[in-house]
Parts: sequence; structure tokens; C-alpha cells
Amino acid sequence: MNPPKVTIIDIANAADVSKSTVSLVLQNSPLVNELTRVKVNAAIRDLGYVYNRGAANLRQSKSKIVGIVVNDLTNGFFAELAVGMDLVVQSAGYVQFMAHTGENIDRQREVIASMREHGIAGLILCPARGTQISDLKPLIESGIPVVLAVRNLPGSKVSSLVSDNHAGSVSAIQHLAALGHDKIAFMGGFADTAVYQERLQGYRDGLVEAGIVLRDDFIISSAPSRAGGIDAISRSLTLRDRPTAVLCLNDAVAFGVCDGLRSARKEPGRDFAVIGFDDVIEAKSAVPALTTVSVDPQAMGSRAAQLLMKQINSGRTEAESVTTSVRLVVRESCGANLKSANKRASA
Amino acid sequence: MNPPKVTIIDIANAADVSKSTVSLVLQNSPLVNELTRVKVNAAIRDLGYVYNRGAANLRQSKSKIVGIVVNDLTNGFFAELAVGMDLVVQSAGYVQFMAHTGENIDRQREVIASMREHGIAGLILCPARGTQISDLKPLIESGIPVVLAVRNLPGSKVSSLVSDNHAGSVSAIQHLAALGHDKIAFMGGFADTAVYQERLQGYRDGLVEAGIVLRDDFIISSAPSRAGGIDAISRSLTLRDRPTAVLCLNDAVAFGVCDGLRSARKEPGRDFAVIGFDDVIEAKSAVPALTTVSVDPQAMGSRAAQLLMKQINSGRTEAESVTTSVRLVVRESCGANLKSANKRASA
DNA sequence: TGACATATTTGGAACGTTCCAATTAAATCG
DNA sequence: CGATTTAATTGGAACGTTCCAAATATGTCA
Repeated sequence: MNPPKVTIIDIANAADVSKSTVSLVLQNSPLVNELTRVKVNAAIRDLGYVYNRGAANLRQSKSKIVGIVVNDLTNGFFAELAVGMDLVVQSAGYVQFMAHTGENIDRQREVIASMREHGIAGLILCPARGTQISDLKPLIESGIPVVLAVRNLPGSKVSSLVSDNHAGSVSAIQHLAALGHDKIAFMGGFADTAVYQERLQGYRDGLVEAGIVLRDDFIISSAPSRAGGIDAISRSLTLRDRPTAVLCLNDAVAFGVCDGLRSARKEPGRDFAVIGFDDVIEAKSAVPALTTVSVDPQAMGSRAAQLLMKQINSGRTEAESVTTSVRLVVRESCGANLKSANKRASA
Repeated sequence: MNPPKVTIIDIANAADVSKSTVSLVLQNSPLVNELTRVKVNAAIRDLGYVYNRGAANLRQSKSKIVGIVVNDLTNGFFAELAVGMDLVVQSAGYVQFMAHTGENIDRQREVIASMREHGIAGLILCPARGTQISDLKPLIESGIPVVLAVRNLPGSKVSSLVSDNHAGSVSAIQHLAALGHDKIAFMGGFADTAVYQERLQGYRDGLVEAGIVLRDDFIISSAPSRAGGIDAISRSLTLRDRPTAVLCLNDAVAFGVCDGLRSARKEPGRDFAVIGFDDVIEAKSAVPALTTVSVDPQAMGSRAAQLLMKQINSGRTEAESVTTSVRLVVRESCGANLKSANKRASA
């Protein structure tokens, strides 16, 4: 380190005051005389002083750091979620440790441990698949505010912010049924996450509500990614009795389904109705524009962060569970808004 | 904070040794007797001790934190870049402050300042548009290793890692020319970034090399996003003499161009050749699969992080500039690999 | 057994802040 | 003018570690 670190004491000497006074200036306390304030500030500038927040944190035993743990930044949904969090975290004057787990539960444990050692003031966690409530036990008992986002951990006494997955699925199915479909598949995802369970249950309930019979072979699980979507749709096309519409676990899967349809010389929206879930940013501008259940990940991220901030500031430890409402945004991929609608009419 | 924080001293008492010994155990020094080691470790577990890295950092005046500043996580390229960095940062035992600027230069200044106050050991920066060399002056002079990624700041004495944009563009143009195109546009981006300049220059040089005359109206700038791509292609379609192929600033723009083409009832790959830049993860699975100049953002992120680590560990302050090589990966969107190639032959 | 080497442990200062109680200076009052 | 209030400043302890020099215990050798 080339330049010898300049501390509060150096500038105290330079400005000919005590370190205490400098400290007061730094937290701009009203106690200091205006004259000395400018004197000190001048010295600060001259010497190129940079505040040592670590030392301050140590003394005060608190920090302005929050941890953010997401699964996969590569997924547009989580990326937007992260951006939404970043926005409010930054403007609250906090800075964030951000890590991604890639669904790896060991890595998740490591990063959380590391964050604790670094003294985070709170944590937003999108739990990796297979996370147990017990994994979070020590963290929570330590009194650090935790907010679970996107995926809840049923039974845990932690604040959480999840979207109304069930209702979203139901409304999507209603829409497809109203469009005359009665062979509706559900594609993407694995059974071990709450999100999957909720969305799938919504699909089921939506079907019975519409008087459509459930078929197990129309539930096709796959990786919750674009590649997974391609995989799922191509598997579905081998079925003897094929679906004519699909509700996808998320938009990534839906995009993959569209890709797969095209490869099979079918045009999504015209030949096959597809509905996504999440409403990531590309959903709107894709061709065909994706009909999807809008979760607004960025807003969700922001809300999660706000929830955390509230919890940090008010030392409250009581858990608060909020489920954000969703709405179906109808675009083209479901066939409803297509100019050339050659759908068999019905219902 | 419910539970009273347990410190090194508490466990010293519990294990009936001195705090110094505990400290030695923590950094598992070979000096401590095996017996006392287990005794101490037991106490650590029993009391639920968590290491206070902040205090340690203060004492040692060094940290295991690096800063990562990117422009837009929402953009697949940067997201993958970030993941690549995260990978090596984490496995080097570091933790990262991650912030995104959204191309906002003020925000960039703020987050960098904040990171400095938090005592980062190094910084990887994808400078926001309009960043001046002078903006980084104090940071660099403070001796903190800095690596510029993706976008270089010409003239700055900082390490950097950029892709060979010029060569990438040239090879893309060569490919299009070999396919018989002579009306090749360049779409997306704004003139104020080095990446744009380099890729555009490669486009120009590629054209003259292929003996194709340059046309200013074929250079269509726009936001470097999917939406920008839609915008650019639709503007190009109003030209009297239209291009038949396009090299895009990046994949996002290229996807937008494809979307825009479809809206105009043209099939990318068949009716119009489009080449992207970056090779983000969706490029491969999109339909049509995107021909693009592969930059491998994740690998690039990893390399940037490695470069930074090297610099941190070896206290070296000399700047090192590496430009990573790129290669054109030919898929479908350029028409070369299309089954039904109804291209006018030539060249 | 005393001297010396080796293995292990330890007290206290230091890191750069904040905070408290206490001090000093200036101003006001009766 | 001494007493009291108000305004501004200050020294030192504390936060939880690490590191150094020094202390203690243990073993070895002649």
C-alpha cells in the first residue's frame, strides 16, 4: 500500500483539533462550531482522508451491510429481482454483499456463514432448492433480520415475500379455458420447490374449476430454464394425444417452449397457446409477445428490500409474510390477440 | 439483538485459556497443542461463536472483500460476467460487494466511494458510459488494485480485460461477405463507449477488406438492448435501399432485430442475415440459433477476477492489459446453416 | 542438577473509530 | 463580580481481533 493510510487522528492534527471533534464533524453533529467544521473538512479534503467504516462498525457493533443471496443471476427473473433490491438498498445508504448459489446448498451455507462473519445487518435469501428450515436456525436465532424472497420455507418463522402463485395459475387456466382449450399442459420445474407446488396446484384447481379433467401425462417437469422448456415441449409432442396449450412454470421455460415449437414447425400463439409466469423484461418484446402471469420481479425485489429495511430499523423480530398479487397479462403467445385467429371456437 | 454477542474472550474463559490462544486456534496455527485445540473448538461450538471478521480486518488492515461494479445485471451479458467473477471470488475465499450502476455515473461514484470506505481489497469495474480517467484517479492512487472489465478507459494506467472487439467484427463481416452479402448494416449502441468504437471500426475495416463500400446510413445506433434492436431494424426497413444483413453491437440488439424482423413478416436467417456479439447463453437455444461472435462472458468474468486476485496477492501495482480472443460461432441466424437456403449465391 | 533448547501459552498494545463524562470558554444574570 | 447557563471541545475507554515479546512448562544433555 503506497500511501500511508490517513486516519481521523492525522486530520485532527492537521486541523489542530482533537480526534473527537473530527468524529463529530464526520457524523455532522450540530455541536461543532461552524468555523471548525470547515477547517476540519478542508483538512479532510487536503489529506485525502477516507472514512474507515469497518472501525466504526466495530465500535458501534452495527453495520450498513445487507446480504443478498440468489440462485441464478443468469436467469432474468433473479437478475431483475436483484436489481430491484439493489435499488432500495443503495438508496437506503446500505451496501450489499451479493452472492449466488446456483442452487447449491453447500455454497449457500458457506456464503451465509461468511456474511455473518462480516456482520451483515440483514439478509434477503432466495433459498436454494432443498434448503431446510433447520439450516437457517442459527442465523435467525442470532437476531439478524431475514427476509425470504420468491420461495418460502413453509413452517419457518421468518418474514417472507412471495407472489400469489396459486391465483396466478388459476387465472391463466381460466383464460386458456375461455379461449376454448381443454388440453392444457403444465411444463417445467421440479417437484421439490414450493413455487412449483403452488403453481402446479393452481393449475390443477383451475382445471377442475373449468370442468376439465386432469391428466398426469400433461404435467411435464424439466429444468426451469429455456433448455428445459425445449426439452419439455419436445417430449409432449411425442404424446399420442397432444395438448394444445401450456402453462409454463416460468418465462424461461415458456421461451424454450416457443423455440421448441418453432423447431417443430409450429407457430406459438397460432398453432399452440403458451403462457409463461413472471413477466420478465423480454416477455413484452419477444415475438410473439409472451402472455404471462406478471410477477414484476423488480418490484418484488424492491419490496423485499423494503421489508428488510423496515425490519432492520425497527428492531422488530416478528415475522411478516406478504404475498404479492399477480395479474395475467395477455399478449400474443396465447393466441388471444393474434390478428389471424384460426382457433377452433368454443366454450 | 437478543443474544449477547460472544467474543473470543468468552470462549477463552470457557475453555480456560487466554484469548491469544483462541486466536491462534482460529487461524489454525501449528503452535497450539492438539488437546487445547479441541478444547477451544468445543467451546466455540457450544457458545455459538461467530468470528468477527471486521475486527480482524481492522487489526490487520486488510480485508477479503472485493468490489464488483457492473452496468446492468438485467443484461444477460453482464449477469453472466458477474457469475463468472462470483465463481472465482468465492472460491478464493473472498466475498463481494456487488453493485450495478445502470450506466449512471453519479451512482457509480457513490458506490465506489462506499466500497472504499468499507475497505475493499480490490475492485472490478465495468465503467459506466462517460466515465473519465480522472474519476478513478484517487482510487488508483490509494493503491487499491483495479481491473477494468469489458470496457477499457483508453489512456488509464489500470489493468484491463477486454475482448478483441475489432477482430470479432472483422470476422463477422468476412463471413457475411463470403455468404454473398454486400449490403451489411451495423446496428445498436451509442458512440460514447469504447466497445462501440472498436466493434464499429472492425465493421468498417471488414467492409473495406471485402471491397464493399461504406454507407453511413447503414450505421444505425440505438440503445444496446433488445428494445433498441427492434427500434433499429424497423428504422432500417424504411430505407429506400435496404440492407440484407446486419452485424449487431451485441446479442441483445440481435434478438431485438430478430423480433423486429418477425413483426415485419420476415424470417431472420432466411430473409435477412443477423449476427450478434457476445454469445450469451440464450444465443444457442434461440430460434433461429444466433450466429454471434463468442466472447464467453462467464469465462471473461472469471479471468477478470483471476487477474484481480493475482494483483491483490502480489502487491504488484503495474497495470496489465489482456485482450481475450473471440471467435465467430456460426449458427442459423446468418443463413449459413439453414436447411432451406434460398440465398442469392455469389462471391 | 543446572543449563539449555523446544513447545506452548500469555498479557498487553495496537488497529480507527464512537461515546461518555469531563473540561474549557464564552455568555448571561442577579 | 461570582455564579450559572450554554456552547464547544476533549481525553480516554471501549469495540473484537492480531501480533509481538515475554513467560512458562517440558524435555534433554552433560
